[in-house]
Amino acid sequence: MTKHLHQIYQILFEEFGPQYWWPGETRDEIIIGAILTQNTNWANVEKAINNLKEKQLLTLSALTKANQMTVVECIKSAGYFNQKAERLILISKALQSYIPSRDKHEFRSFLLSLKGIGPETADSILLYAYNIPFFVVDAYTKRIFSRLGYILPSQRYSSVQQWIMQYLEPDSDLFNEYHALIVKLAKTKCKKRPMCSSCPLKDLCRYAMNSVLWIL
DNA sequence: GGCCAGGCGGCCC
DNA sequence: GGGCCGCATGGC
Repeated sequence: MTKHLHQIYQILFEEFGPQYWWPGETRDEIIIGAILTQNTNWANVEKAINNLKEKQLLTLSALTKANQMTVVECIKSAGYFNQKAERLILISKALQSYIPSRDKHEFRSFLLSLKGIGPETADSILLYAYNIPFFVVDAYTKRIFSRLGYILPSQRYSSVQQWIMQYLEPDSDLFNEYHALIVKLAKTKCKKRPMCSSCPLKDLCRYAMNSVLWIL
């Protein structure tokens, strides 16, 4: 399986090239973006980030002192703005006063204990803001690996993550690029209604094989 | 005009 | 553990 996962990575990298993730410049911006992008199109998040930047609110320390309504106004475009504004401020305060632990699992547990940070957001922060190798699993990851035939769509986050991580060396650069390439494939080919005929993975995908059988 | 987007928490059983 | 609901904008 290790070989398959590396092969899939190679094919995606050759097809799409480096993705230069995370799309953000500072650690704080990555953390803020990770929360804002929950169930939301990145284009809508970018507008929110620009608004926060204009108001000098694109840092955790600024957010701890920010007025919630001001934050709401900045992040309207990102959706769920009342929830996200409140949680952004609370998370900023919690992270500011947190003394980083040497133990990565302890750090992850801390993130998960915060309201507004679930497994995907926690792992995105760990991987993209801190270069700690946790593999990020999202709806795209599940869709692609279940279509490939390796997992079931019903499998939970931790189960999918354990399945992948047991076969890959814990390399944050690899995890970084791999997840970004998965997102790229999901947006361009492996969409809800997939475009298998032009997919670079079609020759090793069970779903693509089955679609071809129907045509023949 | 409906569907979708890089989820999460709070319920309920 | 599994399922349902509310949260909300903007692009297509």
